[in-house]
Amino acid sequence: MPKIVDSEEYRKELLDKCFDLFANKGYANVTTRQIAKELGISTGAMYHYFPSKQVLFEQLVDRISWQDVKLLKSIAHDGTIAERIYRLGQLLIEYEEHFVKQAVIWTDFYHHHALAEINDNPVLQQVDRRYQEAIEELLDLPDPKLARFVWTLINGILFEQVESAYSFSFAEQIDLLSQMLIAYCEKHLA
Amino acid sequence: MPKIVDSEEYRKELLDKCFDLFANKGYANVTTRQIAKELGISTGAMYHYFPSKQVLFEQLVDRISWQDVKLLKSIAHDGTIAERIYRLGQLLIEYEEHFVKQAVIWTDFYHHHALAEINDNPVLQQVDRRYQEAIEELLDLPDPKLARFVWTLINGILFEQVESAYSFSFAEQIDLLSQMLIAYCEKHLA
Amino acid sequence: MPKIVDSEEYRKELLDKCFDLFANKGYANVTTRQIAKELGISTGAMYHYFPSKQVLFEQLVDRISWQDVKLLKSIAHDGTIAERIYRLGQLLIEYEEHFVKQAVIWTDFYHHHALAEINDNPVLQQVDRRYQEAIEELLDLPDPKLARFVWTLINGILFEQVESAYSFSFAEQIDLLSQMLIAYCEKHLA
Amino acid sequence: MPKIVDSEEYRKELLDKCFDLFANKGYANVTTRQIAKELGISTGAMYHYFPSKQVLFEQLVDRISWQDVKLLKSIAHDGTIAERIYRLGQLLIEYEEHFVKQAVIWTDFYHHHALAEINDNPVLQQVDRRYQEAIEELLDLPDPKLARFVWTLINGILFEQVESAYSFSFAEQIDLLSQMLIAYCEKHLA
DNA sequence: AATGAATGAGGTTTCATTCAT
DNA sequence: TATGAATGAAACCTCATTCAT
Repeated sequence: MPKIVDSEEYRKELLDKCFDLFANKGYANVTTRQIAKELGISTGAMYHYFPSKQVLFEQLVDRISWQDVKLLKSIAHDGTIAERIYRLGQLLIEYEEHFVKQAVIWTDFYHHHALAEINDNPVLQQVDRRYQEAIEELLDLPDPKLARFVWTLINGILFEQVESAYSFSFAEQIDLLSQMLIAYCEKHLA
Repeated sequence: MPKIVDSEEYRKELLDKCFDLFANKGYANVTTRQIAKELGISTGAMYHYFPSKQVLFEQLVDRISWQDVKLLKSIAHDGTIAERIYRLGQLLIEYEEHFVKQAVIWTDFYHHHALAEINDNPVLQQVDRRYQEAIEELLDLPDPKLARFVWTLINGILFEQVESAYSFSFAEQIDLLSQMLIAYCEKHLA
Repeated sequence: MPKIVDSEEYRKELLDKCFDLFANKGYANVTTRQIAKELGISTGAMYHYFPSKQVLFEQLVDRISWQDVKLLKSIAHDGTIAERIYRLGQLLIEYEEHFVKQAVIWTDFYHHHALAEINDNPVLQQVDRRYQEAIEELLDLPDPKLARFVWTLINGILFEQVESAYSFSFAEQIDLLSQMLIAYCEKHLA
Repeated sequence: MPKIVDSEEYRKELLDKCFDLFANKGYANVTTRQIAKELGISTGAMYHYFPSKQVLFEQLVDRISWQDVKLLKSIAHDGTIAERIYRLGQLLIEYEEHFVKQAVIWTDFYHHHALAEINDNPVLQQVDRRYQEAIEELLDLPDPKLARFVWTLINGILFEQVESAYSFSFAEQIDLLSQMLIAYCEKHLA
């Protein structure tokens, strides 16, 4: 029993260790040898902990999503809409690097699966729902669609951070988004 | 003389033909043999027109960006901010499929290049600037950053279309974004 | 009839034009497209004059051997052994570049044929015999083996010119070889 | 520690195994699959030991040169010039097959590298110098050029063995060369 | 549990040759 | 005759995965 716990812990440790690698190079551009090297173990040992590269990646994505949701749930959920939006923004700014990488990896994940496969995967569906729920709970907007939409826009900003050399700062963009949301809420949800 | 024109035309035709393939499967998941088959030519012929898979992909991205910018420039640039935002939204909705694929391919493109390489590439810089300019001109907002930000958010929505099975309709999301922008403008730019 | 003559002349011209190319890069490192470009014609035209790359190469080797033999026969055949050896040396020095290239190409030629194939080829046998005869006639030594041996040693010096950065000058080496031959003849053939 | 030794030993073993293949067919005419087959391993395993076909070949050439020099140094260096020349001849005759192949491969090696590249390569320069030194030491002639020249002539005879079906025996040619050298030395170096 | 050498299918690319124009 | 686009077999090489140790 305790051994399994250790092993389980070790697996999570390994997943965390290759987070950056996938975020920087993308799934298809990273070889199993590179992963093993980054993890400081042999390829054989890697296959002892994960049945395949694909499964390793999937477990990484899964783990990240839990971390994200946990982070989102850690924010205080009281106060006005404007206050809650502000707090979300502050969280994103604080963990900018993490969220940018998460967005990159998530994109890669979808690229490497057929859509049918994704929609049939109950684990992924659940993860997706949990993101949605976390945002919904936090912002507590009248329309759940609106919460999802906010997350969509945030992802847009996160992608932009990776891709463009000309983008202005993440904090500035998150601020701007907050102001837009607040203006929208004041006008339409008053 | 006419031969060069034909050959150039044919190359563009070939690029258009593999647009969907890259959009659906991603750069690394498409083999040269698959591309050649999709194009209806032999791999040898493919290499007659493009020196490598990578260059083919780069030329595809380049071509798409020109098409996009041309589309953006085709919209009437007069009227109020709200009207212009509305027209941009209508264009995106009309060409939804195209713009979603473009976003996917663009993402893939960035994933398969080192950042340094991208920032050193004058062609890419120019393309990037042209996108920015096109949006700026169209929306004619007081702050150029704001225009870029709009494009960033639009890309977020486009990515969402690919990735999520639970997103609501593209048209609805674009509408929502328009309303947000209008609310923001009314409040801050009045 | 005159047309065939022209065509034949043109073919020889083409062979001469690609002499340097093969000498510098070797058979396997030269592509048909490079040859065609060097010849200033299309690959299609090239295949009009030569049925294959291999045959083109063989005809080149054949042509070179005739030129060499012709050169060797052009020397005056009278005087003492020492004089004849001297004259041969002067010829080699005068046409150094040509003979070096010839040696390189000849080597390449053998490398790209199975030995059995070479020994079965009557044309090649004849060429080989003609070289031997030309040297024999020129040096007029008591033992025909000796003449062949001289040619063998000359080829060694020619190869050295290509391969080594440290070799001393071709003229010096040919001189040294002449002195050796003369010393040998004085001692053994007196 | 012992593992590295084994691996290093195995690499040398692999090099020795493909010596004949390159000698018979030449670099460009041997495919990686053929090499792997000859070595009795998969292409993947081959690439585990050598980063490319070219590097494999270079390491083979390097290895051969060391073996040659070692052989040359193994001869007794005392006695008269005639005796030393005789001993060198006997060594060449004894290892005829090896030296012929070495000459062939060395030629091929030069053909597949740009001259500039060869002259810039310190390893190759050193190898070249070592050949020279070994011959110089062995023959102990008054002029170092003369020693190099002897090696040049020997190579000529070695090439002849490969190329010509009409050459007389290697032993006979080496004998003849010895007599020439001796005659030359008696006349000029007395 | 751990290692890393080994596998071999499959990737990108090349190139001698053909053929419609 | 001449062109050069097109072919496709085959080249070199990679890499996820396995397995003897």
